[in-house]
Amino acid sequence: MPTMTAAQQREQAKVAYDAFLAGCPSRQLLDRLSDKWVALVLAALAEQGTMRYSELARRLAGVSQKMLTQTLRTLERDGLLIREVTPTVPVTVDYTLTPLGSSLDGVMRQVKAWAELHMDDVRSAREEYDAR
Amino acid sequence: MPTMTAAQQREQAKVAYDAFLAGCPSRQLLDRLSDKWVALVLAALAEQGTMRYSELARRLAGVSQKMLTQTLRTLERDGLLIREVTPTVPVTVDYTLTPLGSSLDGVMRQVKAWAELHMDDVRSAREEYDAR
DNA sequence: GTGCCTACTTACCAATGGAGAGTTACCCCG
DNA sequence: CGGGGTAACTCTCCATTGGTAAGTAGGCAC
Repeated sequence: MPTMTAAQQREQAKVAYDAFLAGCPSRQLLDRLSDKWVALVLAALAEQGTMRYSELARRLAGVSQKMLTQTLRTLERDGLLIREVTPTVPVTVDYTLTPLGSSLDGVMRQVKAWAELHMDDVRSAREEYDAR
Repeated sequence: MPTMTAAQQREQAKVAYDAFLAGCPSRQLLDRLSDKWVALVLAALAEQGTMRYSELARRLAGVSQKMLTQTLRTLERDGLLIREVTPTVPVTVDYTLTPLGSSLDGVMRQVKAWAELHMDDVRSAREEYDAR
């Protein structure tokens, strides 16, 4: 059986992986940042201060209501923003970054800065690669 | 039709979104980083220098072969790493970060540092939220 | 009442990612 | 000369994720 060794490797890998995950906070954060809307919500709120649900929906054009609600909930759960319901005529909901949230935004802004600096390099690398 | 206004908003949003996307490099990079394995490949290569395919597979335990190959290819295409085939007995393939790749890793390392600093806060926020 | 507004929730469906087996290409051992 | 072993994929199927669109609550304006 030619794939047996590979399967064994895979299994060993999984044990090591689980052990690694348990103690590795950066891995958990990466999973959170893998959600592409997170960074955009952080950026929007850092820019505007407090925003309403509908404002966010307009700003993050292209996001579905479902995903917006979902990411806002997980960010609230993680203590990165506060959700405040005001029982006005039609109920309005305001979202604001916590200090923790804005500190994460500070880091993400550096990633954004890198992108703006180097995206041309990436683009030309792509063209060269595609040309081959 | 109650959703008509929402649908219209959605459509307007999409136009604005496309226009925004065209000129916004940070958005393109975010899409790249959304692929959670990218950061891990960068970290592994930054740590070890050059690595072979099988070494990477072992280091990034939990990654499927399919995704590893896929992310390596896109990173190569974007000029972040170099792929070098050596025609040894069974062919071996070495991957090395380019200067561009290691500069991105530098940024990502700050994200990792943030995670290590603040993950406890996030964890306690989660517990508090779940307790309600 | 009828309709409309905000902020969701739900149902369905297409696309993405993972698991695992199969493939290629080569050499060495018997 | 044929079987076996190995590295790096590649393919196929299935589960999870995300998007789309429609529905809900509940108060107010008409």
